[in-house]
Amino acid sequence: MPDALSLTFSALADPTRRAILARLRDGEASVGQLAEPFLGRMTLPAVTKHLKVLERAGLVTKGRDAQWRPCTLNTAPLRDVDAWMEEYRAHMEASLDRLGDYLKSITTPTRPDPADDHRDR
Amino acid sequence: MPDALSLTFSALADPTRRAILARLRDGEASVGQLAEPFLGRMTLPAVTKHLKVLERAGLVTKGRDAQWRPCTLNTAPLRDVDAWMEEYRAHMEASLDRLGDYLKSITTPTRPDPADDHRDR
DNA sequence: GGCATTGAAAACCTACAGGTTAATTATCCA
DNA sequence: TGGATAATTAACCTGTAGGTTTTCAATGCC
Repeated sequence: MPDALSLTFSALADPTRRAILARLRDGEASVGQLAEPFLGRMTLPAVTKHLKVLERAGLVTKGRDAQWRPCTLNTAPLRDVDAWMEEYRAHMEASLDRLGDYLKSITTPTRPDPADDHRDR
Repeated sequence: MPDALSLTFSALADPTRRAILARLRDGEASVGQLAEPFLGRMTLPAVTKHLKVLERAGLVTKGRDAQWRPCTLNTAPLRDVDAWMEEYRAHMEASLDRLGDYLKSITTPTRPDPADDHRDR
């Protein structure tokens, strides 16, 4: 049994699930409605499984209305993520100056830059 | 090949890896130093693998100093996480009120509700 | 050169994630 | 009562995650 935070991160580590969460920001939706954008890529049971992962992580709550299961977003686990991130905020800002280097390193195809000499000491 | 954000979330979805990141906030450390707290629970190659996951997600950078690989924390991917979280911040705050209501609802016992009889604790 | 140390790589195992198809349950409606 | 609709469950497949043990490579030191 993994801890809650691992469960949350792992639930967020999938673009389909993040898209489902994004959709739920606009209000509750049934499983079918949530599945609709993905039905070209995957089947309904697959979406049901994704929803179960989100549910187990506490990010989604499934209600019932006749044969429909209206799903709602639950942001409580995201607050835990936020709290975890807080511990890294200072470090993030401290290394903001190196963000430029990072972006350059993944966008420009390794242009030999003499100004980079101080790195890699 | 998953997208960068999924890679990051999935790297964070493990307590060992998060502990490694936490350790790296205090400054760079060799693989052996990073592994030391876990060697009762797992072997060195396991930690090496965890480090590779963190490296692939861009959260850790491995340098070289003789036979040591000094690892440093890289928070750039955490900024992406932060940006993603931003989209949910409004919703988080909005649901803070409902959290209060919820807490009240479970602390102040309301009238026994007959509709709850079907629940099996 | 020979050896200890640091770490990575290879080969392997088990469990689980994410997908499928097909069957099942629950509900509404005519 | 019987069908259509919504969603879950079951059974199965494949790939990968996370661990192990064993072997290999690079480096510093006598």
